[in-house]
Parts: sequence; C-alpha cells; structure tokens
Amino acid sequence: MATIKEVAAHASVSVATVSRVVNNNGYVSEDLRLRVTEAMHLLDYKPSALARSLRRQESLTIGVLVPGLNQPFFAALATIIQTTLFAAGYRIIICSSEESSDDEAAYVDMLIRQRVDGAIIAPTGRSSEAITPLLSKMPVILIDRDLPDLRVNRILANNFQGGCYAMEHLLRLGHRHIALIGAQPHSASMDQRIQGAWKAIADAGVAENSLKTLISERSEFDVGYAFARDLLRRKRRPTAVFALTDVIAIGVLHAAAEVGLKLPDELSVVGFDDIPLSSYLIPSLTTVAQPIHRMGEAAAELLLSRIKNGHPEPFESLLLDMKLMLRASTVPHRRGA
Amino acid sequence: MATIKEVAAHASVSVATVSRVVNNNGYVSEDLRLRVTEAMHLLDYKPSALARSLRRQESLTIGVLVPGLNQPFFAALATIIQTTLFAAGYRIIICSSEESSDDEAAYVDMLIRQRVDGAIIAPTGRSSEAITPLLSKMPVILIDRDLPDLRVNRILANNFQGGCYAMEHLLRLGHRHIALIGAQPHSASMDQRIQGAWKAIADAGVAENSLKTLISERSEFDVGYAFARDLLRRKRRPTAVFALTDVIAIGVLHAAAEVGLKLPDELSVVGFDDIPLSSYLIPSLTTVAQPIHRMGEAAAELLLSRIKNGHPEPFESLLLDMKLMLRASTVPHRRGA
DNA sequence: CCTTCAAGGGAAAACGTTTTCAGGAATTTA
DNA sequence: TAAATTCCTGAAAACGTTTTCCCTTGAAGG
Repeated sequence: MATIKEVAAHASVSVATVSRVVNNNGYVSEDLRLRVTEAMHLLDYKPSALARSLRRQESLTIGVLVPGLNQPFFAALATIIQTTLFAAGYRIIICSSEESSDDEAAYVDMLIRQRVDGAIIAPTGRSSEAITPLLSKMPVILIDRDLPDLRVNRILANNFQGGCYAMEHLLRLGHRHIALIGAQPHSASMDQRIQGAWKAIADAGVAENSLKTLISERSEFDVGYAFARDLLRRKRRPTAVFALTDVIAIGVLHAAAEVGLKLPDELSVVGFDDIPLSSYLIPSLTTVAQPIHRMGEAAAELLLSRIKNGHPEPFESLLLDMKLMLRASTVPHRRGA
Repeated sequence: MATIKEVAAHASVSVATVSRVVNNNGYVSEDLRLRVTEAMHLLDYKPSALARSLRRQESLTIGVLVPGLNQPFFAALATIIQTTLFAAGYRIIICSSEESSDDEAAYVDMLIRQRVDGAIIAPTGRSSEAITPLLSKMPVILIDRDLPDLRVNRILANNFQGGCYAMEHLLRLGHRHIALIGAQPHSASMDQRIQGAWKAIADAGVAENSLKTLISERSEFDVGYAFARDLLRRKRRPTAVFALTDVIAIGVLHAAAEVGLKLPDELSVVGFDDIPLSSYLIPSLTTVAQPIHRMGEAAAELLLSRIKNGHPEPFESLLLDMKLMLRASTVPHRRGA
C-alpha cells in the first residue's frame, strides 16, 4: 500500500506538500498540485486513517452500542445513525451486545481503546455499571433506554405516553377486560409503557381489575404465543390484549388463530413499535409507532454538537412523542361477543 | 487519556518495559511488573489501538459490508460474524449500503483508508465494479451473493437447490398452477432460486405453463401484496405461490386474507429465508431455511485463515445446503378447491 | 579464572500522517 | 529603494505504540 513518502518521491516534492494537496489547505502552486495528484492516482494512494487519527488526536469514528441487531427496531436505528454520521464524515462501529452485560462491558472497553470520538448507547440492563467507564472519556448519548443518575444526554421516546395511548384506545373502544403481555422485564422502557397503561386506567376511572399484566423472562418470540394460548382458553377470557412489542403481538395473533378466535371481532390486539411488518399482518396491527427516524437523527446530531462544542451542562433529555397507528386489529367491544 | 509514557514515568521505568508487561512478552522482573500494573490501574491506562495498529501494520479490524441491515437475514448474519470475530480478537466495522452501489463504493473506499485487515462482503448489485478496489489490498470473502469472474473465496448458500426444494414440494402436493413472486431482480441469489424452480418443473416432467414468474423492481414489502392482490382475483387463480422471500410471502398472506381466501386450503404458500417470524405467522410458513449460522461462522473463519496464511489459490467456494422447513402454509391441492 | 549464556532493562528507530517553523521568492506598500 | 506582505516550499517534530539493538548483571560451565 502506497504511503505519502512514496507519493512525495514520485512527484519530487516534500511530504508536507503532498499532505497539503490531500487536505486541500495551505498554499501550493498549480504546477506541484498537478504533479502530486498525478502521482497519487498512479500509485493509487489512500491516506491511512490510522496515522491521521493518531496525529490529529481524533478518530472520526463513533461507537454505536445496541442490545441486539436482530431486533428490527435497533437495526433500523443503527442504519439511520450510520447514514447520518457517514454523511458528516464519520464512520461508526456497531456493537450488538445481545442483551449481555458482559459483552456490553467488553465492547465498551474496545471502544475506549479504539479511541472513538463519542458513543451512542442503548444499554442492556438496568445497571449503568458497564458503560460508566465511557462517560469520563468521551461524549455519550443514551438512546431509547434510560438509565437513572447518569450525567449524559438522552434521546428517548415517550414510552409512558405510548402506553397511555394504547390503553386509552382500548378503553375508548369499550374494552374492560384487558391483558397486558410483556417480556424483557429488565428494561426501563417496558416499565414506562406499563406505567402509562395504568395511568390511562386511572384517568378513565374504570375498575383496576380491568387490566391484568403478565410479564415473562422469556424471549419476545415465545412469550406472546405462550401466554395468549393459556389466557384465551379460559371461560372469562380478555376481550383485548395490549402487547408490549409488535413481535409479542404477532405471537398473540398466532395463538388466537390456533384457539379459533375470529380476529379482530373476538379479540382486539394493539402492539408497540410499528416494525415494518406490522402493517402487513392479518389483521393489520394497530400499534404505537416510535419516532425512530427522528431518534436516530437527533442522537447523531446531538453527539456531533457535543464533540464540537464540549459539555453543554446541564444534560438535557429529548423526549419524543409517540404516535398511535390505527389499523385493523382493534374494534369496539361488543357485549356478548 | 493516559499514555504509555505517563505510565512509565509513574512507575519509574522505560516505555519499553511498560510495553513488555502490557503485551506479556520479553523479560521483566516481578518487581517491575508489579510497579507497572499498579501504575496502569492508577492511571486507568488503555493502550491506543490506533498507535498499536500503525506500528504493527495490522488493525485487527475487518469490514463487513451488507446490502441492508434492515433485512433480518443480514442482521442475523452480521451478528454471527461479529460474535465469531470478536472472540478471535477482531473488531468489525459493519456497513449497510442499503442496496446502493454508490454507497457501497464509498464504504469500500472508507474500509481501505481504515486499513482493515480483510473484508466480508455481500455485494449490492450484479456488477463487481464497486468492490474490485478491495481485492488487491486485502483478503476478501464473498458471502451470500455471488459475483462472476472474481478471484475471491465464496461462502454461498445453494439457492438453486433451495428453489428446487420449494418447487418440488409444491409439485409433489399436486399443484399445477403456481405463481412465483419476487423482487430485487438484480441479485444473483434470486436468479438461482428461479432457475432451481424451473429445474424442478423440468425434472417432474410437468407442463412449463404450470409456473408463472412475476418479478418486480419494487420493495420486498410491497411486491407480495401488490402482485397477489391482482392475481388472486382472477377467475383461474393459482393454487400455490412460491415467494422468493419470507417478507414477500407475508405480503401474499395478507393479500389472500383480504381477497377472502381460506388459508392454506385455498392457497398454499412457500417462502424463502426462514426469518424468525416465519414460524409465528398464521398459518405458520413453509419456507426454505438458509444455513445462516454456518455461513457466518465459515466466512469469519475462512477470512482469518486467509489473513494468517495468505493466498490459498485456487479460490474455492463453499456451497452450503438449504433445508425445507415444513409448516402449515402448504397443503395438497384438491381438485375443485 | 575465563567464557558463555540467560535474564533484565533502556535508548531509539519506526509506523504514516499533520502541522509548526523557518526561510526564500515575488509582490505590494510606504 | 526599503520594508512589509503574500505566496510557496521543505525540514523536522509530534502523535502513542512496538521492537530492535545494545548494555549490564549474575550465574553456570569448562
């Protein structure tokens, strides 16, 4: 691989001159500029980002740490962040911790050694332990999942509001026997969705036993199906389900079909996330959409501004609005259905 | 951020000694080793991967270039590759080109400047133009999507075989009026699935007009729904659909429900990919599973071996077997249904 | 007692850039 | 004409490591 020295030799100039034309700063005559660009093309010269980063003391790289690329939401988020940052001249290192705190800590360590200029993190657990080492070393943006007592900027979707929206919707349709099904009990977002649901119950003034919550440690894919199968077979089964995730909702749909319920007439289902598939399900899924695009962009932009301008204490949180997507899976409750 | 010099000063030794204890090579007395490790902890010293890479002339980083992280298949593939390589001491830079050749070329350029030690690539288009610059500079493994006339190692799933399996299955069930629906006409994998389907037709000795192929430029999400809606309304509608992708199959399911067809009795559907969701659809989707885990691992391992051992000409391809997943969406054809 | 060898450690070169500094030439200003 | 300014260029330091080379010391072997 050609180095700047070889280019300089080939063009009979100093390395300083080559550097000037590469970075297009400082004075250099047309004559030499031409000779240098020619030599660069001839030798297929590509400056080493390693050497440049070392000298400039900035890597133009930022770390993105998500709990699981297999979750469509995070895949989409990572893609948006990548697109935004790449356009700004930054590259990203995406790390998928697969919900493991140990892996998360290992990736954090790696990002530090890699001298990334900043990090955008959707943390795995409820504990901030794994990511604290980063905070003193670079700007960090927390995204999607909150952690208490951390002095960082946050980009969050209003999960409380979303939970509220979903439950309000079901209550307004007349449902009074509702099951809430969730997984991942260690996530603050899930907690807030549940809180929102209870808030809607309280605001509507309906009986507290209108809502039953079922939370499992199992994976998203299993839990909806497993819970719903039992639940829907009971004599007094719920008339509506609030699934804390679209993937869970899909499991519920599956179970309902197996049990022989006619959807949506005999069971209304509302999901959460608005993954691409949800509008293609049968029936198409009413769900709460996260402002995923704005989250990704906002995180990227906020991080860049922090890298350029330094600490903007106090650390402010950006709380973005959710949106209820009305589709076919929810209908008014009919007495006797 | 602490440097090796500061650690050396703090422990009253030379930087060479610190380096020796960090890398655990060369001779160093217990006395000094202790003083150094103490100083390292005290200063929270983390060696700069930048400086190390520059000096060692290897970055321990490899580039992974996929056409779209939003496609569950590639998200899963990237995750597997990352896990395998991270365990081997390598980090990866994941780039998602979003099926754009221009972005792909930009990422390729970036990977070269970043001095990655190798690359695993699932190319975007049919042309090898965008990625050729890499070939002369580092070991490259092509994965999932083939490109002709490239002197590289390949890890491919046998898409031809998969297409064959799917079509054989439908034919064996007695279907003789089958629609093949696809998107992404620029992908070699899709071509091969189609070829496989025709091979099954030929082998079974049934009439060539048993199969109609419909390929669109539109996105995966739209195409299944759009085509199927038209198709299923005709007087002589197909009794089975082979969807070139699970996501397309989901669109078909949706359209069938809308048109009022009873699934799977009035329409059999077979998909391709076996994305996590496919077993949770209603009816659960018969589909062709890619050996995705073996693909990712094989690619990672082969790349590492090429980095260590250099060119193993001739370039061999690894062609992995597909597997037909029998589920509920396909049933025997009944005359008069 | 002399030679060899192993253990231990420091000085300095090297990796490929960017950037500061210094200086020369050409041009403008006083 | 002298002084100041602008344009242009190269030498060399610096970024943070690793590694080579060399030197010392102590012990073992003859």
